[in-house]
Amino acid sequence: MSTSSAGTYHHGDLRAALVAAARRALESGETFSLRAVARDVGVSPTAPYRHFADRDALESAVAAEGFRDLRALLLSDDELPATRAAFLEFAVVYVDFAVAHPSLFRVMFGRECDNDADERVRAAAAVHELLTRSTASLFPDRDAEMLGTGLWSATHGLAFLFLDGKLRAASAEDRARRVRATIAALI
Amino acid sequence: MSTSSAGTYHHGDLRAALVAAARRALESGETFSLRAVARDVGVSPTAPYRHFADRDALESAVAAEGFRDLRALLLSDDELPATRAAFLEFAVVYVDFAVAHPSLFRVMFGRECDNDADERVRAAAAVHELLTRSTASLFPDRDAEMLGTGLWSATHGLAFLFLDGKLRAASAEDRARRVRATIAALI
DNA sequence: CCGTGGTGTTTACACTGCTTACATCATAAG
DNA sequence: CTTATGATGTAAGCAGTGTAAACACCACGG
Repeated sequence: MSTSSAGTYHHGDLRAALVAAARRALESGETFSLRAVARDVGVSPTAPYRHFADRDALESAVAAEGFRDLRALLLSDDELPATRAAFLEFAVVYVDFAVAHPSLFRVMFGRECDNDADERVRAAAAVHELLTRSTASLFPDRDAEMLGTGLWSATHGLAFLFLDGKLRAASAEDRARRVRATIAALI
Repeated sequence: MSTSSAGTYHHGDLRAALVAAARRALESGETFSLRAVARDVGVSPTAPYRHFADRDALESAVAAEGFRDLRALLLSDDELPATRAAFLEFAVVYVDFAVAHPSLFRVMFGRECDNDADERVRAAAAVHELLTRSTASLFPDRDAEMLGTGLWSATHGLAFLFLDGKLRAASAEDRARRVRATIAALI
């Protein structure tokens, strides 16, 4: 095989394959089952337990990947947003991610966070830190911290409200416009 | 029996009992199972299907009850918030509800919304309408709509961030203070 | 008094997460 | 080259779940 990871014994890189399959299932369907994922990868139903203690552990791994992807997306343009306009785009990217990957986003944020899932916690903290740092550098006023968490909360809330259909938009561009306007109204 | 509802045939009011049991399970545990709920009420495992097409249908009923409770809480003090300070308390109540009933809140907002669950959709819309109306009456400026959705989003996002442990508070009063400060920073 | 239809039961099936015991096989020591 | 070893995947099975039929009950209207 030509898997990038150091080829392990039997499968190549089962762990990564399982995460990928779980994520694929999540993105296209609704729920994902350990057995279906194993079947999808072509492996016995209990093989995943060599790599994940739990079904939740696999889910946490998927969530962690989601956090890393989101962070990469937020950082894709350039460095931290230096202007308020750039911060608006930040929010747009955040909401777009949620709408583009609804089930993944729900797994990332909509579940109880098990504090022992280290990988996940660290990946989530990385996103958290990114947002906090960018708002802090943008608004170095007295109540910068509160404004920062407020804008982050607003962005996060916007994502959920669009996901749940409480807010609606005709198109992606329309949605982006509304996100910008909403965040701008708060600044 | 002395159930308030018009006593139906065998059980009194199974539907309400099921919703109550499901909610009880949700509030104290994590997941709830149809069978466990049925067992809890003292009825056969398939009896719920006379009242709910699906497991999701029961969950939607629980969510709807949650929305009604949240709305009642928001309206408990008096009418709509007439001042900005009152609106801050609105946000505090919202976040408190989320933290006090984490699993219920997640069921209300953290799941895909099936648009055919009429009861749930209507109950959610009632809360939505309450928030929109209150912000609209408080901030009748040009971009009132955007400010309204922004504050609602921020409140909603705050609730989730506290739920997920991304934001932490030492006590309920500390949390309330931070919620007030955060929302105030946006106005 | 008896049918009828709403209500709950029985039985059964396919599926899930998970445990325990077992088979395989790449690697490293002899 | 052989062989012990430990990581990796398998086989078999248990308890619990959601769901679908077919069936039993029983308050109510005729």
